[in-house]
Amino acid sequence: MEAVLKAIAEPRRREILRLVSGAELTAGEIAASFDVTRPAISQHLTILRNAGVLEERREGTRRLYRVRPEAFGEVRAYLESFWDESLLALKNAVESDERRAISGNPRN
Amino acid sequence: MEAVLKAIAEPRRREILRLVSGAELTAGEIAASFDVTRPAISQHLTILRNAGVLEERREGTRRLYRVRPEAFGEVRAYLESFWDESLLALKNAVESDERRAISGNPRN
DNA sequence: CCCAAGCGTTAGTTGACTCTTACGTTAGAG
DNA sequence: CTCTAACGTAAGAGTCAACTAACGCTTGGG
Repeated sequence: MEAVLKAIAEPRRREILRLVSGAELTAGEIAASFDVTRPAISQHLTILRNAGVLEERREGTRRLYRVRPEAFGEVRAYLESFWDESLLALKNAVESDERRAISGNPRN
Repeated sequence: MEAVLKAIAEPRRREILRLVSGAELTAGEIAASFDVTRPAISQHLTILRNAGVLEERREGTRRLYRVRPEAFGEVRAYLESFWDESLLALKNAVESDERRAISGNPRN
């Protein structure tokens, strides 16, 4: 999860993901969309690939990249855990309010 | 979204979130859980707060922190957009397969 | 008013990250 | 086999992020 978060925390890498999402593209096509040098994009692609966010497929001398949405599953679950936690905390707060209101008559 | 991603990409900040999730804690209590200095934690708390991930509440000389789960909404939507995109891409792939199979009889 | 508790802020250092330039590698054309 | 296209990799420079040490700022107690 660490690698995925670090990967998508970078603005340029998010742009790459946006490009590749929807269409498999070659490294060259991706690099052509930016004003930085090709090696810079290549390094970003390596980071995204190592994080499992991008998948590489070789075709002759070209390398095609596509997004691997499953890679986001862990992060999604992590974020949702905070949502669940906040619901639980709210529930606990309400119950202790009730205990205080009823005063000495806790549920359970 | 950038700030939120940068904030949660840091391991120590995720530990802080895990601590604070479920119980409102003071800066001192949080700092006591780590082996780094208190100012370091204070800086992390500032970053989390500026990202909107943490909310600060003052009580006398103490400062209490709690998680703000709404802050994750944008990131969640972003991640889910990749899921949707991949479904769309799959759908398009299937349809073009059909077009190729039926051969000159495209749907619509 | 004076002091201590509880924090945040600043300055400076170290390590990590992003970029460019230069070079290495592999696949296919001729 | 040689050449070129399409890449990745390595080395170095500049920038940013995380930490420590030292200091400053409030709040409440005596």
